[in-house]
Amino acid sequence: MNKRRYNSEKAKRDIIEKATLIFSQKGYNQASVQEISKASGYSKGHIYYHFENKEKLFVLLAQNTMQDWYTKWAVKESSYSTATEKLYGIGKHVLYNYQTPLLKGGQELASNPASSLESIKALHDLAVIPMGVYRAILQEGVENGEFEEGNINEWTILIGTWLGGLCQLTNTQDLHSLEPLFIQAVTIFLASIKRRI
Amino acid sequence: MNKRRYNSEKAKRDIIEKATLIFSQKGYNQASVQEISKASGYSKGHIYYHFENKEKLFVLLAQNTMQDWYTKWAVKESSYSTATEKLYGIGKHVLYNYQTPLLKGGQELASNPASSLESIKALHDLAVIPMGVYRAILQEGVENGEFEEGNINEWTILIGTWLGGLCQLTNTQDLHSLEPLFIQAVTIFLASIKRRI
DNA sequence: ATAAGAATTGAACGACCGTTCTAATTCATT
DNA sequence: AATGAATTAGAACGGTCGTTCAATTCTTAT
Repeated sequence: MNKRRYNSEKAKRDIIEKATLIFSQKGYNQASVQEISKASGYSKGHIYYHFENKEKLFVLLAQNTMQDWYTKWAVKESSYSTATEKLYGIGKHVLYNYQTPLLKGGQELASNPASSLESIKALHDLAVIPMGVYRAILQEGVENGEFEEGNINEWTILIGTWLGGLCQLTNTQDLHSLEPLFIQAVTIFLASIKRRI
Repeated sequence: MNKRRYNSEKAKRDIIEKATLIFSQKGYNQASVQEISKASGYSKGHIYYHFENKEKLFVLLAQNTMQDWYTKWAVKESSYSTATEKLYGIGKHVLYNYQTPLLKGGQELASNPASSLESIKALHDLAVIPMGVYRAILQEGVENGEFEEGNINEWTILIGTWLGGLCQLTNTQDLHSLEPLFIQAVTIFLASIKRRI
């Protein structure tokens, strides 16, 4: 039924795959449609057959990437039983799955006045997702008595910026060697919010 | 003593001033020579009379900015007597004087294959300067017994990435409101390295 | 007053950008 | 085999970019 020989879905997937790679490596401005075309093996014109423009393409990829990050975490999260374990878990998850460079591209796009407000809003909504995850963990820890009462908003920002800052190192160092640093950061942070017994 | 007959120094200063501003706001790629020309009131051609090209101009500004940051810190540092005070001091100094967006421009330039290796090296040398400052403070604290013995390299990276991550917030929030966060970060970090008595 | 040279302009260049358009090709249906 | 829609390529467009360069104005020394 309805078998297609040339199925443009494969083309679309190829383009998405290569575009994700290139945007990740070069950010938004520095990645050109031409390059994506060349890498994917389809003409520039064909990219515009599948996607309205470069901006929308990028936003879609960013959404896919963050969605992937989030669902992977949701799966992993259920394997941890305490908020403390979850905080270590999210640290590792961020290290190995966060696409820092893609987010960098999002900042480029957002800081360009020519970008559509719609795209900027979409990207902002994405950037906020990890913070929501951190907050939920901290909340849980406070509620079940693992962590002391405190300013959860502030804690969220503090752990979020720390993990975000550490992620910058992924540009220059291999992921595995960074794991002790992420663990150490979580340990230090935990020491200051853990309930004293 | 070869007194300047007539000086284009003012023009050069104007260009430097406006270029610093624009690079800070837009990063490297998104800032155009045209815009710098317009903002400074001098023609595009004249910018090339003073500077070899956009890349060299940017590197010069980054160097000036970091130099300024460093000397300002050197002055401030002498007013603190303990390593603990210095760590709080550097936190505030970073918050109010670190030009995060300019450094962002440096990353853009460095990740562009067309950039000269010379420029990339120069920018790397700059990016390393704050780390040297953090390290010196931690070293001092260990030597005079304020901080316990520990892995200073790791500590340096941890506090560096944390302050760096927090600096990202300067894009969207006003500096003063961020001060408690910086203080809190330093407090948490200190708690884990302070000598237990 | 004039010549020399520094400062400055503005037009022009080639390259690349994102995007559009047209035409060719391929496929499913008749 | 013919038709028509879906898919793909490739050329072309207008715009901006960084850069160059010849021409011009200004400043100073003679």
